[in-house]
Amino acid sequence: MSKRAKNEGSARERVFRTAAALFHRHGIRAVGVETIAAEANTTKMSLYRNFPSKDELVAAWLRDHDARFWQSWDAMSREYPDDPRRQLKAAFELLAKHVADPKARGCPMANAAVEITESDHPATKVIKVHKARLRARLAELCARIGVGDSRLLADQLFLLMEGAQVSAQTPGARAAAASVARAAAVLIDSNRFSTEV
Amino acid sequence: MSKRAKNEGSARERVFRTAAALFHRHGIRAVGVETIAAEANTTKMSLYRNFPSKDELVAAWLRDHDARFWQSWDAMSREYPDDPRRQLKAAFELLAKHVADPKARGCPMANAAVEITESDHPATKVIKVHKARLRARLAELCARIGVGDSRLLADQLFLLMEGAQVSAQTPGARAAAASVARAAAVLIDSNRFSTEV
DNA sequence: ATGGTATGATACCGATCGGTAACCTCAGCG
DNA sequence: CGCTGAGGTTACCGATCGGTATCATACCAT
Repeated sequence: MSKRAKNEGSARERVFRTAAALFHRHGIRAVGVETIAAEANTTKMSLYRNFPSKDELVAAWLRDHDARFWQSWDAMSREYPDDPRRQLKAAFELLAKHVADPKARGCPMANAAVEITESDHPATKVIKVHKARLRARLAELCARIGVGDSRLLADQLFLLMEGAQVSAQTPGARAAAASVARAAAVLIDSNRFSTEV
Repeated sequence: MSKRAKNEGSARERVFRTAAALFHRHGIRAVGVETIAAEANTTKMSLYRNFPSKDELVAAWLRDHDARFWQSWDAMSREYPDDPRRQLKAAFELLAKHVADPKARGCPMANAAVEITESDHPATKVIKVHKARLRARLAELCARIGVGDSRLLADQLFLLMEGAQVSAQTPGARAAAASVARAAAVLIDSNRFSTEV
């Protein structure tokens, strides 16, 4: 039963888990603290005993997402330690699989950036660091592949990733996300040719 | 003076113009009807005399954006009526220029899709039709170019467009958007080679 | 038993949310 | 002149927002 699942763990864990799910599904501003508490089978007080504010809860959620993201990224990298090309391919295959889910709701970071425009919001820095790091990691892989301008190719691949994520949740655009892996392959291969000449 | 500009036109026009600017800059849910009215130098009553609800105002804003979007798209197409390749190039150059603005806040449609998850919201259909049409128009251009799989290339270009828009407003990702035009060129050219062989 | 710790329950706070009713002003136009 | 329609003004509605205070309960370790 889902009732069971919702009551598993401490109040903190339930609040956190529930908040993550609701923020992701419905957006940050669309979800009130009262709703989170109720859905987590607890009360607002337990939320505020464990998190200083809703804004900090949002930031904590994104920090958690960041950690999990790099965890699975690193796990994937470790499978092909000496093959950056395959790492890149694996990353896009993982993305493609994730984006194929009809319930996909895009990247929590990018979505949060749409809703949060205040530069002093605690989540803003989390978003910034996450995306900068993703671009850097992509550039690192591209450099190891040995392309001419690794930053350029990395940013192009980055755009594909972001485009696939946002399209996956946009009505009328969902099907387009399926082409992300092939597009990445084209960009990567085309860069190889240009440097091998 | 901006005070002057804000008082130009009817109350309806001021409300509409102000709402469009505020929704775009700060997001839909972050902006209340009272704020819109005040910023438009009028009151809530004038807003509700001209628009049945906030949701409908949002939908009207997106419909207006859709109209303007295709207006400038068609104007651009008319400059190179028999050169679909140049039309495509021009579209990406326009996008690149728009996205280079440090104040860029992405695509109103895609952003709205992040905030609005209700399938019965009046804006949802507007978003869906807009994005579906964009994909169709891209596919049409790709077909006229004469690539093998015009839908595939169109979706890949679509992902680049969406990626550039969303990145332009994401902290830590802004710089990546600058590579969108070159990425598009690579995808297009690579497709040409594959069919000319 | 005792004292901390975590949690639940309930009531409350001021502010804001989207939306409405009633009234008044004023310009345009016959 | 009087009518009409647009718009400004104010007050209000119930609901919800994020956040807090208070009190009771239950468990766990010493």
